[in-house]
Amino acid sequence: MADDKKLTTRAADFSAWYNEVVLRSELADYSPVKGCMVIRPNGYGIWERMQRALDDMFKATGHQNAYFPLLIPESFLKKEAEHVEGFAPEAAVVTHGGGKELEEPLVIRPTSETIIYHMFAKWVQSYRDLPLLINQWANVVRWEMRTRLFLRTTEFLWQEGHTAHATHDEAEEETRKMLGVYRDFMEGYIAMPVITGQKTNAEKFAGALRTYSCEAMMQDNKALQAGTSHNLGQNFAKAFELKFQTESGGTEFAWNTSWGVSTRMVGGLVMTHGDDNGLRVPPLLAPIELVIVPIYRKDEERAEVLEAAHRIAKSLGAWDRRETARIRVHIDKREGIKPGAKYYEWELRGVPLRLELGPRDIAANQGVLVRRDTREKKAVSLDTLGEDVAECLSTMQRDMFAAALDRRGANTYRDPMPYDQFRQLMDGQGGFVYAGWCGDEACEAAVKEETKATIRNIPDEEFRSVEAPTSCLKCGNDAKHEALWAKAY
RNA sequence: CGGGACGUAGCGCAGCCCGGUAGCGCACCUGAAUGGGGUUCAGGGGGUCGCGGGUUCAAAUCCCGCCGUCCCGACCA
Repeated sequence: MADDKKLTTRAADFSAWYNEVVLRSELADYSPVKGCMVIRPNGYGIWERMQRALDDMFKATGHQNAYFPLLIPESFLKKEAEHVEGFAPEAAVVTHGGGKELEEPLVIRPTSETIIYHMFAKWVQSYRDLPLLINQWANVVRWEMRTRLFLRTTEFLWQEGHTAHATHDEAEEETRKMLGVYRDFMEGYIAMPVITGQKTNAEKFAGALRTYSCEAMMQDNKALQAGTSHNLGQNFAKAFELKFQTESGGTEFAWNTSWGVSTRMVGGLVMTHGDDNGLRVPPLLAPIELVIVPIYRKDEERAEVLEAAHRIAKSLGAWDRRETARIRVHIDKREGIKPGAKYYEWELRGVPLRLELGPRDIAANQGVLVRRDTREKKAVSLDTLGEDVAECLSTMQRDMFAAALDRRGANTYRDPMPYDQFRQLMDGQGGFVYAGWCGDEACEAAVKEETKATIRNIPDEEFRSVEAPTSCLKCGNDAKHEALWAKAY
């Protein structure tokens, strides 16, 4: 039945649409263990490109990769009071090994602060050993009550940076620097605009002094926390005796930071750019940037068209699909599937560009180039194909960011808003509301209770309005903070 | 753990009320034709009807129990 092939539209049911896109575009599949996720090659290819770009950015800012164990002694988690309170409820614990009950249970890392700072304590003696700038690519496990593909899975892949510094100010600078790296990555690569800012105490990381986040708006007008950066102060240093000798001979606890982004970003990509035909992948993250769909009837035509397709792929620099290739090209040589069916399939998978190539084109020394984002078709000469494709890809990257930014702008409210109106908005179409907050956690909690909306963060300067909100969204008293309110994933 | 829905082929579902040889669409396999926006025809493979018990000559269908999944809430990158 033709209806079976159609996606649920985003407007009809955003959640159903999201799940269908993730499953049908072969980003991921459900695993036998509930809450876990199998990331398929198409999805992993995107994650791999994210990793590569971020890894370069981390190295450029002086960080080195290392690897720490999956299993952490339970006692480690308990050394920092806030930390254990935050993570104990969602810990997965190993109690048996080698056929025997273990003397001490081992926790599967929900995050690696404890084991990393335990090791840092051994490595750091002097101020000369600082700063220590480490990153780890790893999987972590958090036993969440409810999961969603990519957005909240029991096990997820991430990157966690951990650093140690001699002073608070240096740690703070690092925390902010890495938040900026995240913003640059998310906007530059995922083409997903984010609002950076500081988390409130209620929302900050368990054990941190301060937490900063990148908040993005999804197409259902809900916020996605896409990355966080924490200034941990000396909390973990004190718990793990991470001390160093200062230049003047005294002993001080080090100052730590940690920061992470995860496979959740793939979900953010889908919910930022997907449309009613499926996924749209920003060119910089697309495992395949251009798919060639050959069109032919007779065997002679088939030979001719495929020969031309291979020649084109080779000239675009992607003959063997190595990463050194200039443009990542795939030729869809499958037999027995009509071109139209192939178009739908590659659109569903989000490949940015498609080149339709048939006997008529070859006779005219051209191909038909189709953009995934606009579905716009144009005939291009095969002589200048490389330049045209490269230009088109970078245009798409920019256009996708601009479109996402426009959409966010249209659903962000900066004018003073009565609380009743806010409630209605959160009950209906949602969006980001920039409004004052008196600083009282009771107001924050009441808003959450009544509307499910929370303070996503206290936005940084660049997002703020010229005229700051003057009163608290909830109680109307004088505002101490300018806050970004929204319902979140 | 509270509220709702549902378990029948890989996926999506019908059949159940009113018991009588297991069905449909998609996908898959074979063959032929087709091929510039989801091809058509013909043939084919595939199911302990979630599990256990009961009623009955006979249970996917009726009854009891259990298990599981999904959605809504509490938790969260």
